[in-house]
Formats: sequence, C-alpha cells, structure tokens
Amino acid sequence: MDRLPPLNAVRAFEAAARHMSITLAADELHVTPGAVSRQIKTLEDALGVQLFTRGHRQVSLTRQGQDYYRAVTRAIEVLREATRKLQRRRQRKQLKIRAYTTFAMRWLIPRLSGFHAAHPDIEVLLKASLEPVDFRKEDIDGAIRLGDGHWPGSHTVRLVDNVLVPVASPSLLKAGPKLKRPADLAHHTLLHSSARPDDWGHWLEAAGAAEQVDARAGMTYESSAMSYAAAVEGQGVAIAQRFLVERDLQDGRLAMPFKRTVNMGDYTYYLLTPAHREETTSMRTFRLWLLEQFKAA
DNA sequence: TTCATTGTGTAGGGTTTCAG
DNA sequence: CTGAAACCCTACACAATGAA
Repeated sequence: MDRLPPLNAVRAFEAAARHMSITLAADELHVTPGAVSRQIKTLEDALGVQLFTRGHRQVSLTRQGQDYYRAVTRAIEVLREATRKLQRRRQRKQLKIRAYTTFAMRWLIPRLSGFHAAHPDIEVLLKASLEPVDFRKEDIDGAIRLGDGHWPGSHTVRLVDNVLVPVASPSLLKAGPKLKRPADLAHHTLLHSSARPDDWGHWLEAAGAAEQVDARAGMTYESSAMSYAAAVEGQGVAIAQRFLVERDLQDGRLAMPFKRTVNMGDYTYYLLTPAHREETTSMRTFRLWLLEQFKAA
C-alpha cells in the first residue's frame, strides 16, 4: 500500500531532528514535549523503523533516521517553495473578466498588451461565454455584456456607441455585382451572426430597402467574428458593429459600401461589476483604461 | 427527493503527571 | 530531559431526522 506517513508526525520529526532535541522542537511547534515524543513514536510505528535512539537526557538519529531526515528536509523545502509561489500569485492582482468571444477577439485581446505594459502588476484572466452574469455564483470581477444597461445586482458603465454598418472586402466591391444603392444588396450574399440575427433587418429598415432585400437571406455564422472573417475573404457583405471592425477598415481589409449607419442607442456594450462588492483598485484601473481606449478610438 | 440540521461514536492529538 | 499512562477535547464520519 502506497500511503503517506502521518504528516504532522513528519513535521515533528523534522523539527526534533533539526534541533536534536524534543524539547526545542516542542517549543518551536508550540506543543509540549510529550506531544512531540508521541508524534515521533507514531511515525516510527507507522514506518516500522527506529528513527531516534533515546539516550540519557538526549536523543540522536539512527542511521535510517539520518537518511530519512535528509529526504524529509528536501520534501519540506519543495512544499515551502510551492507555498511561497502560490502566495506570490495570490498577491499579484488578478482580474477575472468575462466577455463575448467576438468582443474579446476583435477588440479586447489586441489592446490587452497595452494594458499589461502599463499595469504589469495586474493580471487579466479572460473568460468567454454567453451565459447570463451572476456575480454571486460565478467567480469573476467583471463582465462585458451587450444589453440595455439594466442588470439587477450589477453596476454598469456604458462603454461605446454601437453603430451598425455594412462591410465587405474592397475586391468584392470592385469586382462583384454592382453595389450603388442599398437595394442592390439583393444581389449579394448577406453575412449574419446567429448571435445578432436582427442587425441586417435594422439597417435595411433604416436604409429604406427592407422591401427590396430579404434581411434573412444569406449565410449565418455562429459569431460576428466569423462573419467578419467571411467578409474579409470576399464571401459577401456583413453587417458589422463598427468599433469591432475599425482596424480592418483602416487597414483596407474591409470597406464600407454605404455611408448609412444605424446607432443602436442604449442597446450596446456595458462593463458590469458586482453591486454588492466594493470596487477594487485593480478593477478601477481596468475600468478607467477601458473607457480611455474607447475615447481614443 | 434533496438539502440542512442534529446526535453519536471514534480517532487523533493535546496536556498533565510521574517514573526513570 | 524523555517516555508512558491517564485523561480531556475536538473534528469528523455517519446516521437519523426535519424542512423545503
């Protein structure tokens, strides 16, 4: 049977062997000498090996006791080091943040290195999921969510204007079927995200082309990030949330065939933090940094 | 059914005391 | 100073019971 020895007994043995005295060991461990003596006896019984020879008013290690002591010292050092590491990690300020995959991939992750450079002591752990936020059940410090700004139990900070705009690859616009008026979208493949099925409808309505173009037609992807990637590849025209494709527009991977945009108003992205906890300084730093990023954009 | 609470027996670990 | 015996306290596992 592969069992660990009684660890308290090992601890007592280590202290006694180091001091070469039961009394001093007991002092260190804040117990009586009787307790240490008993622990060592327990250990010897468990191992079936004599570790100490008891002399008059002193103890000394047996041969096997010396070997065991060396091994125990190393093991305790490993344990001590592991504990130190763990505590260092705890002391480092961690922020667990939840965000949508698309938001994380297209916006947050590309900017996070800037945050780490500015605040090396704060470690941001990102989690992606669509689940509703419940700060009492889930171990997270904050979440970035899409909604109308009303989440019971959460403090909310509005992050950005969510503006819908059609995007497509420049090559598609040059070589594909003409795309002068919104009604021409009827001859193009519309790219959708299943998480945001109504975006094309909103935009076509605003553009006055809801009659001519079927807002449901086209191809649907699981996330907006996938539909944007499809647009970059020239597979069709995606309806994008503008701040998530800003870099692609700047770099020329995507272009806007129409100037018309639809602002979703208060239905946009918010930073949620638990209302029942006081804001930590790291969270405050992160919140201010987020807002700064959006202001700069 | 499921979960929380309460009661009970047991093992482990502590102290005190005393002999060597 | 150590070891052993007697004794005490506490935590834990497990079962029984009550509440949702």
